[in-house]
Amino acid sequence: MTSAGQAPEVFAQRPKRADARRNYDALIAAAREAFAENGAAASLEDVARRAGVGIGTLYRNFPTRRHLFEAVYVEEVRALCHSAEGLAELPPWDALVAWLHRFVAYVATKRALAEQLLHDSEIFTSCRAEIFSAGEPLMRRAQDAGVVRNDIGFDDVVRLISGLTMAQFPSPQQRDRVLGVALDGLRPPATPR
Amino acid sequence: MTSAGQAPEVFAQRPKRADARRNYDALIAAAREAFAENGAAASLEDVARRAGVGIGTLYRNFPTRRHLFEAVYVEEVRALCHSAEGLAELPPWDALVAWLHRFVAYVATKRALAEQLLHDSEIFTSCRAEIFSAGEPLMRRAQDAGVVRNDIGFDDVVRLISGLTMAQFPSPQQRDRVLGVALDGLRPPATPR
DNA sequence: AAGCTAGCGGAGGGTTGCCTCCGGATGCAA
DNA sequence: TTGCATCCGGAGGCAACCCTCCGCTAGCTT
Repeated sequence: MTSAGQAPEVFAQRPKRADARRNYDALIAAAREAFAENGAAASLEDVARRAGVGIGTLYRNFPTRRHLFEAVYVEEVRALCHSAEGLAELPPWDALVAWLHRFVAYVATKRALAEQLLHDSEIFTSCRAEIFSAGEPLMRRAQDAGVVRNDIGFDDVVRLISGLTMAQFPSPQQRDRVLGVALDGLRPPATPR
Repeated sequence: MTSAGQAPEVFAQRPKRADARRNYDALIAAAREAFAENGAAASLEDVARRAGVGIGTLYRNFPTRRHLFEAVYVEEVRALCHSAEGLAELPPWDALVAWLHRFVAYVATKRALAEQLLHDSEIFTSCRAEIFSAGEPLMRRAQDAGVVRNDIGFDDVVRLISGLTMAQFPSPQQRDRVLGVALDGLRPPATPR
Protein backbone atom coordinates (compact mmCIF):
# COMPACT_ATOMS: atom_id res chain seq x y z
CA MET A 1 0.00 0.00 0.00
CA THR A 2 2.27 2.76 1.27
CA SER A 3 0.91 5.32 -1.17
CA ALA A 4 -2.76 4.81 -2.02
CA GLY A 5 -4.76 5.28 1.15
CA GLN A 6 -7.56 2.79 0.53
CA ALA A 7 -8.38 0.02 -1.85
CA PRO A 8 -10.36 0.99 -4.93
CA GLU A 9 -13.89 1.93 -3.99
CA VAL A 10 -15.21 0.44 -7.17
CA PHE A 11 -17.47 -1.99 -5.41
CA ALA A 12 -17.15 -1.13 -1.75
CA GLN A 13 -20.81 -0.89 -0.87
CA ARG A 14 -20.30 -1.86 2.72
CA PRO A 15 -23.52 -2.37 4.61
CA LYS A 16 -24.30 0.08 7.40
CA ARG A 17 -26.35 -1.67 10.03
CA ALA A 18 -24.48 -3.60 12.68
CA ASP A 19 -25.89 -7.03 11.93
CA ALA A 20 -25.54 -6.52 8.22
CA ARG A 21 -21.93 -5.62 8.66
CA ARG A 22 -21.37 -8.70 10.75
CA ASN A 23 -22.90 -10.92 8.10
CA TYR A 24 -20.87 -9.30 5.40
CA ASP A 25 -17.66 -10.09 7.19
CA ALA A 26 -18.77 -13.60 8.07
CA LEU A 27 -19.54 -14.23 4.43
CA ILE A 28 -16.14 -13.15 3.28
CA ALA A 29 -14.45 -15.30 5.87
CA ALA A 30 -16.62 -18.27 4.98
CA ALA A 31 -15.99 -17.74 1.30
CA ARG A 32 -12.25 -17.60 1.78
CA GLU A 33 -12.45 -20.86 3.63
CA ALA A 34 -14.75 -22.56 1.15
CA PHE A 35 -12.77 -21.47 -1.88
CA ALA A 36 -9.53 -22.61 -0.34
CA GLU A 37 -11.08 -25.96 0.38
CA ASN A 38 -13.16 -26.74 -2.66
CA GLY A 39 -11.74 -24.46 -5.28
CA ALA A 40 -13.49 -21.65 -7.04
CA ALA A 41 -16.50 -23.80 -7.85
CA ALA A 42 -17.52 -24.12 -4.22
CA SER A 43 -21.25 -24.00 -3.69
CA LEU A 44 -22.58 -20.63 -2.69
CA GLU A 45 -25.16 -22.29 -0.53
CA ASP A 46 -22.32 -23.92 1.32
CA VAL A 47 -20.69 -20.56 1.83
CA ALA A 48 -23.88 -19.17 3.29
CA ARG A 49 -24.19 -22.16 5.56
CA ARG A 50 -20.65 -21.75 6.84
CA ALA A 51 -21.26 -18.12 7.50
CA GLY A 52 -24.41 -18.98 9.39
CA VAL A 53 -26.64 -16.82 7.23
CA GLY A 54 -29.39 -17.48 4.74
CA ILE A 55 -28.68 -17.80 1.08
CA GLY A 56 -30.68 -14.68 0.46
CA THR A 57 -28.30 -12.66 2.56
CA LEU A 58 -25.40 -13.86 0.52
CA TYR A 59 -27.03 -12.81 -2.71
CA ARG A 60 -27.99 -9.43 -1.35
CA ASN A 61 -24.40 -8.67 -0.47
CA PHE A 62 -22.83 -10.31 -3.47
CA PRO A 63 -25.20 -10.49 -6.40
CA THR A 64 -22.75 -12.61 -8.29
CA ARG A 65 -20.23 -15.29 -7.60
CA ARG A 66 -17.67 -12.98 -9.03
CA HIS A 67 -18.54 -10.21 -6.61
CA LEU A 68 -17.74 -12.58 -3.80
CA PHE A 69 -14.49 -13.59 -5.44
CA GLU A 70 -13.44 -10.07 -5.77
CA ALA A 71 -14.29 -9.14 -2.22
CA VAL A 72 -12.23 -12.01 -0.86
CA TYR A 73 -9.42 -11.26 -3.20
CA VAL A 74 -9.25 -7.60 -2.35
CA GLU A 75 -9.11 -8.42 1.33
CA GLU A 76 -6.13 -10.67 0.75
CA VAL A 77 -4.30 -8.20 -1.34
CA ARG A 78 -4.80 -5.52 1.20
CA ALA A 79 -3.22 -7.67 3.89
CA LEU A 80 -0.31 -8.53 1.65
CA CYS A 81 0.42 -4.97 0.73
CA HIS A 82 0.15 -3.88 4.29
CA SER A 83 2.93 -6.31 5.12
CA ALA A 84 5.37 -4.40 2.95
CA GLU A 85 5.50 -1.61 5.47
CA GLY A 86 8.36 -1.76 7.87
CA LEU A 87 10.56 -3.71 5.50
CA ALA A 88 12.31 -0.58 4.37
CA GLU A 89 14.62 -0.75 7.37
CA LEU A 90 16.13 -4.03 6.26
CA PRO A 91 19.03 -4.17 3.79
CA PRO A 92 17.79 -4.05 0.20
CA TRP A 93 18.22 -7.70 -0.67
CA ASP A 94 16.82 -8.94 2.60
CA ALA A 95 13.83 -6.66 2.36
CA LEU A 96 12.98 -7.90 -1.09
CA VAL A 97 13.40 -11.52 -0.12
CA ALA A 98 11.31 -11.11 2.99
CA TRP A 99 8.47 -9.60 1.08
CA LEU A 100 8.64 -12.22 -1.62
CA HIS A 101 8.32 -14.85 1.04
CA ARG A 102 5.10 -13.29 2.21
CA PHE A 103 4.03 -13.04 -1.35
CA VAL A 104 4.50 -16.76 -1.73
CA ALA A 105 2.35 -17.46 1.28
CA TYR A 106 -0.28 -15.20 -0.17
CA VAL A 107 -0.41 -16.75 -3.59
CA ALA A 108 -0.39 -20.28 -2.26
CA THR A 109 -3.95 -20.05 -1.06
CA LYS A 110 -5.25 -17.97 -3.90
CA ARG A 111 -4.66 -20.23 -6.79
CA ALA A 112 -8.22 -20.92 -7.76
CA LEU A 113 -9.26 -17.39 -7.03
CA ALA A 114 -6.65 -15.79 -9.20
CA GLU A 115 -7.47 -18.22 -11.95
CA GLN A 116 -10.97 -16.80 -12.09
CA LEU A 117 -10.02 -13.19 -11.91
CA LEU A 118 -7.08 -13.26 -14.26
CA HIS A 119 -9.20 -12.94 -17.30
CA ASP A 120 -11.04 -9.67 -17.26
CA SER A 121 -11.49 -7.86 -14.06
CA GLU A 122 -11.17 -4.26 -13.22
CA ILE A 123 -10.63 -5.21 -9.62
CA PHE A 124 -7.81 -7.47 -10.52
CA THR A 125 -6.11 -4.72 -12.41
CA SER A 126 -6.24 -2.28 -9.59
CA CYS A 127 -5.15 -4.86 -7.04
CA ARG A 128 -2.26 -5.62 -9.27
CA ALA A 129 -1.39 -1.97 -9.20
CA GLU A 130 -1.46 -1.99 -5.45
CA ILE A 131 0.79 -4.98 -5.24
CA PHE A 132 3.18 -3.26 -7.54
CA SER A 133 3.27 -0.10 -5.54
CA ALA A 134 4.03 -2.21 -2.49
CA GLY A 135 6.74 -4.38 -3.98
CA GLU A 136 8.31 -2.41 -6.74
CA PRO A 137 10.14 0.04 -4.49
CA LEU A 138 11.77 -2.87 -2.71
CA MET A 139 12.89 -4.23 -6.02
CA ARG A 140 14.22 -0.95 -7.31
CA ARG A 141 16.11 -0.35 -4.14
CA ALA A 142 17.76 -3.73 -4.48
CA GLN A 143 18.63 -2.99 -8.07
CA ASP A 144 20.08 0.38 -7.18
CA ALA A 145 22.18 -1.32 -4.56
CA GLY A 146 23.47 -3.64 -7.26
CA VAL A 147 22.23 -6.83 -5.64
CA VAL A 148 19.56 -7.57 -8.23
CA ARG A 149 20.15 -7.74 -11.96
CA ASN A 150 19.01 -4.78 -14.00
CA ASP A 151 17.64 -6.48 -17.08
CA ILE A 152 14.35 -7.52 -15.55
CA GLY A 153 11.30 -5.75 -14.20
CA PHE A 154 9.22 -6.23 -11.13
CA ASP A 155 6.50 -7.92 -13.11
CA ASP A 156 8.96 -10.57 -14.17
CA VAL A 157 9.71 -11.27 -10.56
CA VAL A 158 6.06 -11.43 -9.65
CA ARG A 159 5.38 -14.00 -12.28
CA LEU A 160 8.40 -16.04 -11.48
CA ILE A 161 7.56 -16.22 -7.82
CA SER A 162 3.82 -16.52 -8.06
CA GLY A 163 4.00 -19.18 -10.69
CA LEU A 164 6.46 -21.05 -8.61
CA THR A 165 4.10 -21.06 -5.74
CA MET A 166 1.23 -22.44 -7.70
CA ALA A 167 2.95 -25.74 -7.84
CA GLN A 168 2.25 -27.82 -4.80
CA PHE A 169 5.21 -28.72 -2.68
CA PRO A 170 5.38 -31.79 -0.52
CA SER A 171 7.42 -30.01 2.11
CA PRO A 172 8.13 -26.42 3.08
CA GLN A 173 11.82 -27.26 2.86
CA GLN A 174 11.60 -28.02 -0.79
CA ARG A 175 9.54 -24.95 -1.43
CA ASP A 176 12.17 -22.79 0.20
CA ARG A 177 14.95 -24.52 -1.67
CA VAL A 178 13.27 -23.90 -4.99
CA LEU A 179 12.46 -20.37 -4.01
CA GLY A 180 16.15 -19.97 -3.24
CA VAL A 181 17.07 -21.09 -6.72
CA ALA A 182 14.67 -18.62 -8.24
CA LEU A 183 16.06 -15.87 -6.09
CA ASP A 184 19.58 -16.72 -7.17
CA GLY A 185 18.41 -16.14 -10.69
CA LEU A 186 17.58 -12.59 -9.72
CA ARG A 187 21.11 -11.72 -8.72
CA PRO A 188 23.39 -9.97 -11.13
CA PRO A 189 25.60 -12.37 -13.08
CA ALA A 190 28.79 -12.15 -11.05
CA THR A 191 27.76 -11.00 -7.57
CA PRO A 192 29.15 -13.24 -4.85
CA ARG A 193 26.67 -14.25 -2.19
CA MET B 1 10.78 -42.49 -21.89
CA THR B 2 14.10 -43.81 -23.12
CA SER B 3 14.01 -46.72 -20.71
CA ALA B 4 10.49 -47.93 -20.00
CA GLY B 5 9.02 -49.21 -23.25
CA GLN B 6 5.38 -48.33 -22.72
CA ALA B 7 3.28 -46.27 -20.40
CA PRO B 8 1.85 -48.07 -17.40
CA GLU B 9 -0.86 -50.47 -18.41
CA VAL B 10 -2.78 -49.73 -15.26
CA PHE B 11 -5.85 -48.63 -17.06
CA ALA B 12 -5.19 -49.29 -20.72
CA GLN B 13 -8.31 -51.25 -21.57
CA ARG B 14 -8.34 -50.21 -25.18
CA PRO B 15 -11.43 -51.32 -27.02
CA LYS B 16 -11.00 -53.92 -29.75
CA ARG B 17 -13.60 -53.39 -32.38
CA ALA B 18 -12.80 -50.86 -35.08
CA ASP B 19 -15.65 -48.45 -34.40
CA ALA B 20 -15.11 -48.65 -30.67
CA ARG B 21 -11.49 -47.77 -31.10
CA ARG B 22 -12.40 -44.83 -33.28
CA ASN B 23 -14.79 -43.50 -30.68
CA TYR B 24 -12.25 -43.94 -27.94
CA ASP B 25 -9.75 -41.77 -29.76
CA ALA B 26 -12.35 -39.19 -30.70
CA LEU B 27 -13.35 -38.93 -27.06
CA ILE B 28 -9.83 -38.29 -25.88
CA ALA B 29 -9.32 -35.63 -28.50
CA ALA B 30 -12.64 -34.00 -27.66
CA ALA B 31 -11.86 -34.13 -23.98
CA ARG B 32 -8.47 -32.51 -24.42
CA GLU B 33 -10.14 -29.74 -26.33
CA ALA B 34 -12.99 -29.26 -23.89
CA PHE B 35 -10.75 -29.28 -20.85
CA ALA B 36 -8.39 -26.79 -22.37
CA GLU B 37 -11.31 -24.55 -23.16
CA ASN B 38 -13.56 -24.77 -20.13
CA GLY B 39 -11.26 -26.10 -17.47
CA ALA B 40 -11.53 -29.37 -15.66
CA ALA B 41 -15.20 -28.85 -14.90
CA ALA B 42 -16.23 -29.07 -18.53
CA SER B 43 -19.47 -30.93 -19.06
CA LEU B 44 -19.06 -34.55 -20.02
CA GLU B 45 -22.09 -34.33 -22.20
CA ASP B 46 -20.35 -31.59 -24.07
CA VAL B 47 -17.33 -33.79 -24.54
CA ALA B 48 -19.49 -36.53 -25.97
CA ARG B 49 -21.15 -34.05 -28.29
CA ARG B 50 -17.82 -32.77 -29.55
CA ALA B 51 -16.68 -36.31 -30.17
CA GLY B 52 -19.87 -37.02 -32.06
CA VAL B 53 -20.85 -39.95 -29.87
CA GLY B 54 -23.60 -40.61 -27.38
CA ILE B 55 -23.13 -39.95 -23.73
CA GLY B 56 -23.46 -43.65 -23.08
CA THR B 57 -20.41 -44.35 -25.16
CA LEU B 58 -18.40 -41.90 -23.15
CA TYR B 59 -19.37 -43.56 -19.90
CA ARG B 60 -18.64 -47.01 -21.22
CA ASN B 61 -15.10 -46.04 -22.08
CA PHE B 62 -14.50 -43.80 -19.11
CA PRO B 63 -16.70 -44.72 -16.19
CA THR B 64 -15.55 -41.66 -14.33
CA ARG B 65 -14.54 -38.13 -15.05
CA ARG B 66 -11.23 -38.99 -13.56
CA HIS B 67 -10.69 -41.87 -15.96
CA LEU B 68 -11.05 -39.44 -18.79
CA PHE B 69 -8.67 -37.01 -17.14
CA GLU B 70 -6.10 -39.64 -16.75
CA ALA B 71 -6.37 -40.89 -20.29
CA VAL B 72 -5.86 -37.42 -21.68
CA TYR B 73 -3.06 -36.74 -19.29
CA VAL B 74 -1.19 -39.92 -20.07
CA GLU B 75 -1.38 -39.15 -23.75
CA GLU B 76 0.23 -35.76 -23.15
CA VAL B 77 2.95 -37.11 -20.97
CA ARG B 78 3.82 -39.72 -23.48
CA ALA B 79 4.31 -37.08 -26.14
CA LEU B 80 6.43 -34.98 -23.85
CA CYS B 81 8.70 -37.81 -22.87
CA HIS B 82 9.06 -38.87 -26.43
CA SER B 83 10.43 -35.44 -27.19
CA ALA B 84 13.41 -36.03 -24.94
CA GLU B 85 14.88 -38.43 -27.41
CA GLY B 86 17.46 -37.01 -29.71
CA LEU B 87 18.43 -34.27 -27.30
CA ALA B 88 21.38 -36.27 -26.06
CA GLU B 89 23.46 -35.06 -28.97
CA LEU B 90 23.28 -31.45 -27.88
CA PRO B 91 25.71 -30.01 -25.34
CA PRO B 92 24.57 -30.71 -21.78
CA TRP B 93 23.26 -27.27 -20.94
CA ASP B 94 21.54 -26.79 -24.26
CA ALA B 95 19.91 -30.17 -24.08
CA LEU B 96 18.48 -29.47 -20.67
CA VAL B 97 17.25 -26.06 -21.66
CA ALA B 98 15.68 -27.35 -24.83
CA TRP B 99 13.77 -30.01 -22.99
CA LEU B 100 12.64 -27.62 -20.32
CA HIS B 101 11.24 -25.39 -23.00
CA ARG B 102 9.13 -28.24 -24.25
CA PHE B 103 8.17 -28.98 -20.74
CA VAL B 104 6.88 -25.46 -20.38
CA ALA B 105 4.75 -25.78 -23.46
CA TYR B 106 3.37 -29.01 -22.10
CA VAL B 107 2.46 -27.70 -18.69
CA ALA B 108 0.91 -24.56 -20.06
CA THR B 109 -2.10 -26.39 -21.41
CA LYS B 110 -2.41 -28.86 -18.59
CA ARG B 111 -2.98 -26.58 -15.70
CA ALA B 112 -6.50 -27.60 -14.84
CA LEU B 113 -5.81 -31.22 -15.53
CA ALA B 114 -2.79 -31.41 -13.29
CA GLU B 115 -4.71 -29.62 -10.58
CA GLN B 116 -7.15 -32.50 -10.47
CA LEU B 117 -4.64 -35.27 -10.58
CA LEU B 118 -2.12 -33.82 -8.20
CA HIS B 119 -3.89 -35.08 -5.18
CA ASP B 120 -4.01 -38.84 -5.20
CA SER B 121 -3.54 -40.70 -8.37
CA GLU B 122 -1.61 -43.77 -9.20
CA ILE B 123 -1.51 -42.70 -12.80
CA PHE B 124 -0.04 -39.40 -11.86
CA THR B 125 2.68 -41.08 -9.91
CA SER B 126 3.75 -43.30 -12.73
CA CYS B 127 3.58 -40.49 -15.26
CA ARG B 128 5.75 -38.51 -12.97
CA ALA B 129 8.19 -41.37 -12.98
CA GLU B 130 8.21 -41.35 -16.74
CA ILE B 131 8.86 -37.66 -16.90
CA PHE B 132 11.70 -38.12 -14.51
CA SER B 133 13.28 -40.88 -16.49
CA ALA B 134 13.09 -38.64 -19.52
CA GLY B 135 14.47 -35.47 -17.97
CA GLU B 136 16.68 -36.53 -15.13
CA PRO B 137 19.51 -37.86 -17.31
CA LEU B 138 19.66 -34.50 -19.06
CA MET B 139 19.93 -32.83 -15.72
CA ARG B 140 22.58 -35.13 -14.35
CA ARG B 141 24.64 -34.80 -17.46
CA ALA B 142 24.54 -31.04 -17.08
CA GLN B 143 25.53 -31.32 -13.47
CA ASP B 144 28.42 -33.65 -14.29
CA ALA B 145 29.58 -31.17 -16.85
CA GLY B 146 29.58 -28.52 -14.16
CA VAL B 147 27.07 -26.24 -15.83
CA VAL B 148 24.29 -26.82 -13.32
CA ARG B 149 24.63 -26.44 -9.57
CA ASN B 150 24.89 -29.61 -7.56
CA ASP B 151 22.83 -28.73 -4.53
CA ILE B 152 19.44 -29.30 -6.15
CA GLY B 153 17.60 -32.26 -7.60
CA PHE B 154 15.62 -32.76 -10.74
CA ASP B 155 12.38 -32.51 -8.84
CA ASP B 156 13.33 -29.03 -7.72
CA VAL B 157 13.77 -28.03 -11.32
CA VAL B 158 10.48 -29.55 -12.34
CA ARG B 159 8.62 -27.59 -9.74
CA LEU B 160 10.40 -24.40 -10.47
CA ILE B 161 9.68 -24.61 -14.15
CA SER B 162 6.22 -26.04 -14.05
CA GLY B 163 5.09 -23.63 -11.42
CA LEU B 164 6.47 -20.80 -13.42
CA THR B 165 4.45 -21.86 -16.37
CA MET B 166 1.21 -21.96 -14.51
CA ALA B 167 1.23 -18.22 -14.33
CA GLN B 168 -0.27 -16.70 -17.40
CA PHE B 169 2.01 -14.53 -19.45
CA PRO B 170 0.82 -11.69 -21.63
CA SER B 171 3.52 -12.34 -24.18
CA PRO B 172 5.83 -15.21 -25.09
CA GLN B 173 8.71 -12.78 -24.77
CA GLN B 174 8.07 -12.24 -21.13
CA ARG B 175 7.63 -15.91 -20.54
CA ASP B 176 11.00 -16.62 -22.07
CA ARG B 177 12.62 -13.82 -20.14
CA VAL B 178 11.33 -15.15 -16.87
CA LEU B 179 12.26 -18.65 -17.84
CA GLY B 180 15.73 -17.33 -18.50
CA VAL B 181 15.94 -15.93 -15.00
CA ALA B 182 14.88 -19.23 -13.54
CA LEU B 183 17.45 -21.03 -15.63
CA ASP B 184 20.16 -18.67 -14.45
CA GLY B 185 19.28 -19.75 -10.97
CA LEU B 186 20.20 -23.28 -11.93
CA ARG B 187 23.76 -22.42 -12.83
CA PRO B 188 26.52 -22.96 -10.35
CA PRO B 189 27.34 -19.82 -8.35
CA ALA B 190 30.34 -18.57 -10.30
CA THR B 191 30.09 -20.09 -13.77
CA PRO B 192 30.36 -17.52 -16.54
CA ARG B 193 27.86 -17.93 -19.32
C1' DA C 1 -41.39 2.61 23.72
C1' DA C 2 -43.02 2.84 19.46
C1' DG C 3 -42.58 2.97 14.66
C1' DC C 4 -40.03 2.70 10.55
C1' DT C 5 -37.30 0.44 7.50
C1' DA C 6 -33.09 -2.08 6.36
C1' DG C 7 -32.10 -6.49 6.53
C1' DC C 8 -33.03 -11.56 7.26
C1' DG C 9 -33.98 -16.40 5.95
C1' DG C 10 -35.25 -20.10 3.33
C1' DA C 11 -38.95 -22.17 0.39
C1' DG C 12 -39.31 -23.25 -4.21
C1' DG C 13 -39.14 -23.10 -9.36
C1' DG C 14 -35.90 -23.56 -12.97
C1' DT C 15 -31.64 -25.21 -14.99
C1' DT C 16 -27.84 -28.08 -15.66
C1' DG C 17 -25.12 -31.95 -15.42
C1' DC C 18 -24.51 -36.86 -13.86
C1' DC C 19 -25.10 -41.51 -14.84
C1' DT C 20 -27.96 -45.84 -15.82
C1' DC C 21 -30.27 -48.76 -18.73
C1' DC C 22 -31.76 -51.24 -22.63
C1' DG C 23 -33.61 -51.76 -27.48
C1' DG C 24 -31.35 -51.50 -31.69
C1' DA C 25 -27.30 -51.32 -34.86
C1' DT C 26 -23.00 -53.13 -36.52
C1' DG C 27 -18.40 -55.26 -37.05
C1' DC C 28 -16.53 -59.76 -37.42
C1' DA C 29 -16.04 -64.79 -37.92
C1' DA C 30 -17.50 -68.91 -40.03
C1' DT D 1 -25.04 -64.87 -45.46
C1' DT D 2 -26.02 -65.70 -41.15
C1' DG D 3 -25.50 -65.33 -36.26
C1' DC D 4 -23.86 -63.34 -32.28
C1' DA D 5 -21.20 -60.68 -29.28
C1' DT D 6 -19.93 -56.18 -28.95
C1' DC D 7 -20.96 -51.64 -29.03
C1' DC D 8 -24.00 -47.59 -29.83
C1' DG D 9 -27.19 -43.77 -28.58
C1' DG D 10 -30.00 -41.01 -25.95
C1' DA D 11 -34.27 -40.94 -22.97
C1' DG D 12 -35.03 -40.18 -18.40
C1' DG D 13 -34.60 -40.35 -13.25
C1' DC D 14 -31.83 -38.14 -9.83
C1' DA D 15 -29.17 -34.69 -7.43
C1' DA D 16 -27.03 -30.32 -6.94
C1' DC D 17 -26.99 -25.76 -7.48
C1' DC D 18 -28.64 -21.17 -8.83
C1' DC D 19 -31.27 -17.28 -7.76
C1' DT D 20 -35.76 -14.82 -6.75
C1' DC D 21 -39.26 -13.45 -3.85
C1' DC D 22 -41.73 -12.12 0.13
C1' DG D 23 -43.39 -12.43 4.95
C1' DC D 24 -41.03 -11.69 9.20
C1' DT D 25 -37.23 -9.87 12.51
C1' DA D 26 -34.75 -6.65 14.78
C1' DG D 27 -31.59 -2.41 14.69
C1' DC D 28 -31.93 2.44 14.91
C1' DT D 29 -34.19 6.98 15.59
C1' DT D 30 -37.10 10.13 18.00
